[in-house]
Amino acid sequence: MLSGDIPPNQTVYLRNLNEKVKKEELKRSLYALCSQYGRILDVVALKTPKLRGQAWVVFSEITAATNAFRGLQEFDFYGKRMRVQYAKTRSDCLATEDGSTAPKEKRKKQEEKAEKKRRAEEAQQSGPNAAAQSNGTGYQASRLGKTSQEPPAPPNNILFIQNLPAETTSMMLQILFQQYPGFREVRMIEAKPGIAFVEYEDDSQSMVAMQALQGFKITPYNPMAISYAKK
DNA sequence: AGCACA
Repeated sequence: MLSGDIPPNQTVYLRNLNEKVKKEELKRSLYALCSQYGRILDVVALKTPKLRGQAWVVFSEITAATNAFRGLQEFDFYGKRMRVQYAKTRSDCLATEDGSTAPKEKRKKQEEKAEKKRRAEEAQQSGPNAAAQSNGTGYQASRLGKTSQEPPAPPNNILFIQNLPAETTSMMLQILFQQYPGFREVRMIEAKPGIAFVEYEDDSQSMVAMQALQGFKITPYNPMAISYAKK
């Protein structure tokens, strides 16, 4: 009745987003958050008066979009309750991949804009973010070139996160980790980019979060490596 | 609320 009139498709339309968040951070946070539901092909957000507070997240599969549609409804994101719908029209970034269609020949506004630059870099993005719910426990800290020979710290309530992309903010991590019960806080150290500490109330809760987010990619090329903090 | 592809 209300908004259910749009059939499921690969792109979710998000609204009621916090308009104070800068565009790049917004896109990265949405990428991180939405990656839980599947592989993301694109995130589009604009801050024009008409389009602020909204974003489109394009998934490689409709099923992933459907999971995001359900799972993120009313999700508290930067202090606002996200509303999720399906996009009304097909995302341009899907045009090249399904081979058949061309983007939009009937773009009413700004049709003489630059679209030659786009097709150059639109070739394809190779496969970073696999279905994230495969909870990739396959990522070892050793892949990071860690040369420490020390045994890993025993399980405790504080997680040690490595291999984060430099642009990671504590808010981005909070959005991810606070979804698991017992979450207390994220700590990052200015002088040490790429790592963070995430504290839970107890050991079993930190373990659940670790298993859920092990190997999770905030950006396509940085699977996070989670271990227990040394105390 | 607002549906684009800076």
